[in-house]
Amino acid sequence: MAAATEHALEAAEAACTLRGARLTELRREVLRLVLEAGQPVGAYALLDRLRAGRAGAAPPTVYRALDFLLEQGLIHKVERLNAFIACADAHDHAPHAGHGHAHPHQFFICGRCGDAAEIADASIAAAIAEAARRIGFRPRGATVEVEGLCAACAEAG
Amino acid sequence: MAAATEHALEAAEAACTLRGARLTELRREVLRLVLEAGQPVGAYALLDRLRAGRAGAAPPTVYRALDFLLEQGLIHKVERLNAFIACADAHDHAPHAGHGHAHPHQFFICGRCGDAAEIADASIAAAIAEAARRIGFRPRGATVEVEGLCAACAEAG
DNA sequence: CCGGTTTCCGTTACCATATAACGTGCGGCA
DNA sequence: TGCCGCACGTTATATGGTAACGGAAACCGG
Repeated sequence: MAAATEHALEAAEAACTLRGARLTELRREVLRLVLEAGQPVGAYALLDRLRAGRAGAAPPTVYRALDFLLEQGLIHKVERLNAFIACADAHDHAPHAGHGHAHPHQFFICGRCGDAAEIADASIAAAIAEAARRIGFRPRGATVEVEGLCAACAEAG
Repeated sequence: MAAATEHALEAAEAACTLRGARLTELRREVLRLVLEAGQPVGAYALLDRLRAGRAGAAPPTVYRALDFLLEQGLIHKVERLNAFIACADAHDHAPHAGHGHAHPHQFFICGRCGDAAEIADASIAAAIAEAARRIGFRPRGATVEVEGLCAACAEAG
């Protein structure tokens, strides 16, 4: 799947250029690592891998890059896992000030194989928006993470 | 609101007795602290307060109590904050093996005042269940946390 | 009441996640 | 040319969470 990674990197490059954001070499490298993981991956796991090519990398190195990628909507944080994963749909939604872009999305996380499927379900988003409206709450971003068994693992056992 | 805390403690006591679970003095004390906080509160904040009456308390002391309270459905974890809050509706749903009870609930977390309102919205739960069904995912538990401004803070500014 | 078993919790040590604070170099721009 | 702001290195530290072991107390079948 190296081809898919390369493609995503080029799309990210284009999106950043369009917005005047600078996808530096470091940020690009971290994004590549997140893409290559294919699953939610912890900051320190990324750090270990980053160190293969960058001797002096430290926690702030990776966290700053992750913050940038989050702001640009290129990755998401999976709160239940304290881990990060590439956005499945990074193109064409605007970045968002103040951490964590707003494009509605939901994760279905398999407890067996570790995969996290991202979807963008309008009726979930609508139900949340309606509930918020009802209590006078003004939403700025939502975390929706469902844990369970993916289709493949449910069949297997 | 000490009265409300006392009432919740007695309800918790009753629920545990009913299920054959032991709400020991330590667990009761931790539950009291969570209730008194009234907002999501971190494990180490609880630990500090616990130490007022219990000199030797250490992280495992508070985490074990929190695990118990989670299993009994008396509190929830707020993933976005790595914090814990009393369940707004602790009565009458059965406890749940394997950490984190399943009773569907959602949090609306105010970024200004820090309050977290818990609701149990059936249409959000239904939308999630339907999306899961569509992709063949077998859900075991869901985290729904909306960040934004509560009604009071939205008015204030 | 006894002895085995389980549960609870103290204690120590440690790992994992995340951020603060400060310095330096570089590129853009008046 | 001098200033400014951003990106990043570097060190230190805050915050969140567990593993592992042992002793004491509660429970239970006899």
